[in-house]
Amino acid sequence: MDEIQGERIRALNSRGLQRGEYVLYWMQSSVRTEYNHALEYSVERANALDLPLLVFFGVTDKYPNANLRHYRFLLEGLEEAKGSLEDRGIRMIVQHVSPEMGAIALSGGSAMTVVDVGYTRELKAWRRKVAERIGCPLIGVESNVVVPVEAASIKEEYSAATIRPKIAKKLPLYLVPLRERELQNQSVDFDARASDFSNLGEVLGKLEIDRSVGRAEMFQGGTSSAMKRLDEFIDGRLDDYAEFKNDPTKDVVSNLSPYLHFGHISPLHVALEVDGVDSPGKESFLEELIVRRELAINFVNYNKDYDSFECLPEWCRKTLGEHASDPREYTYSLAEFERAETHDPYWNAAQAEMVMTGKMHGYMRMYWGKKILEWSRGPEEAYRIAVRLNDKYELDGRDPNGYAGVAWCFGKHDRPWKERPVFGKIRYMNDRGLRRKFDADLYVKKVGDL
DNA sequence: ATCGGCTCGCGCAA
DNA sequence: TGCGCGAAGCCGAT
Repeated sequence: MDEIQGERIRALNSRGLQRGEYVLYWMQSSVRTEYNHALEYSVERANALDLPLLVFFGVTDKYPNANLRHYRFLLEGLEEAKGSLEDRGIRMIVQHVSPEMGAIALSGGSAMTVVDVGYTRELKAWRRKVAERIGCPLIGVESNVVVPVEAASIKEEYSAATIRPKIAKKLPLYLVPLRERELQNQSVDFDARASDFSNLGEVLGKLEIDRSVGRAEMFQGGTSSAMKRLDEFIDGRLDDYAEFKNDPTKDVVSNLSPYLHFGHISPLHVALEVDGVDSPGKESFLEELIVRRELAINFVNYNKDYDSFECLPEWCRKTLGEHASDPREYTYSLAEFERAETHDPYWNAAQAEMVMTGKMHGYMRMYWGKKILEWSRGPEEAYRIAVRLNDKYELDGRDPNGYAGVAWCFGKHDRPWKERPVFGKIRYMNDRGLRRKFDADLYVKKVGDL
């Protein structure tokens, strides 16, 4: 049985195979050697053509909203991926170049080019450009979802309830292990002007990036860190996950989202590991990892306005519009929010947690977004502020999960509730809810101790 | 502490 | 066409 399901693979142009020196794998979204369908597919094709494989990653310093925090994490993962590819006899080059331009240049020597698939507009635009410009086939492979996006649904889904049965139906087909293929021809003879990755600090120093957001000390990028976290999560915290996942004073969440965002770990690999144990938290975690995460990806894939107010369903925009001029008890600017200068110690703690650690607890993300809606001058401005702060400070920012998370705070994937000022029919949350569910003051103290 | 109402639209049953 | 039901809730009534 071929474990790389056909629905994961798509030709992105209609060029024929070329007489090339190698097969090129343009790595972009799946920076790992384990459980990487694009890599294994590339190895299969290289073996079938009796060609060596060349893996390429382009590091651009122009990626929107990315800063030192994100680049450091990215590069830590890249360094590890490069090493583990070499252990498999696969040559990887990393260049300081705009990824699509680097892929176009290297495709000049390739028989065919393979790329792993991401869903945000920057990644789609790069793929489109490469597909048009190169003379050989460009093949996209989906490895960062359990169920390929269009296999799950061919349209934007309305809610978790509508996508859940569709994913459940397809799951047996895709929740299966991926075998590692051995590359036959390891004689790649390519004199690349590749960046030297022996010194990560030096590479970071060369990039012209925003350095105002510092390293997230708690998170070290790379597959081995991700796997270590996964093991610790399954052994120590999964049992309590269902009961305490919404309690930010407890340490029960997996903290894998930065690794999933940068492709340092495969969601399929995580799902299989968790599925293989007997734990009361299993079902709840798989719901988050697969149904919620892939609902978010469905949203970004099918809704071109995924990072702005315009993405919201009609009833949300209408009700928020009707309350746009309601008096606000408090209003803050982007800068005030950013500096955590609101009157609310819980909100400030959540913001501080994100700025300091690079990852806000999932439950607080809801409260955080709801309050930005409540305390901004209007819903469109609130939307921009929430997306901006999320993208800038979260290690898992600039990701479908983040965009869907912000959208949910404004009513997306949710239902209407009793109408009230400012929110209209959008679900409301307040600080009493936090105190009802957990020791909110302990959370403030915990963040203060960081 | 617990319960019902709030309110829209999807999708299935009929 | 009717009807059940839905990511994380709130609020007032009992």
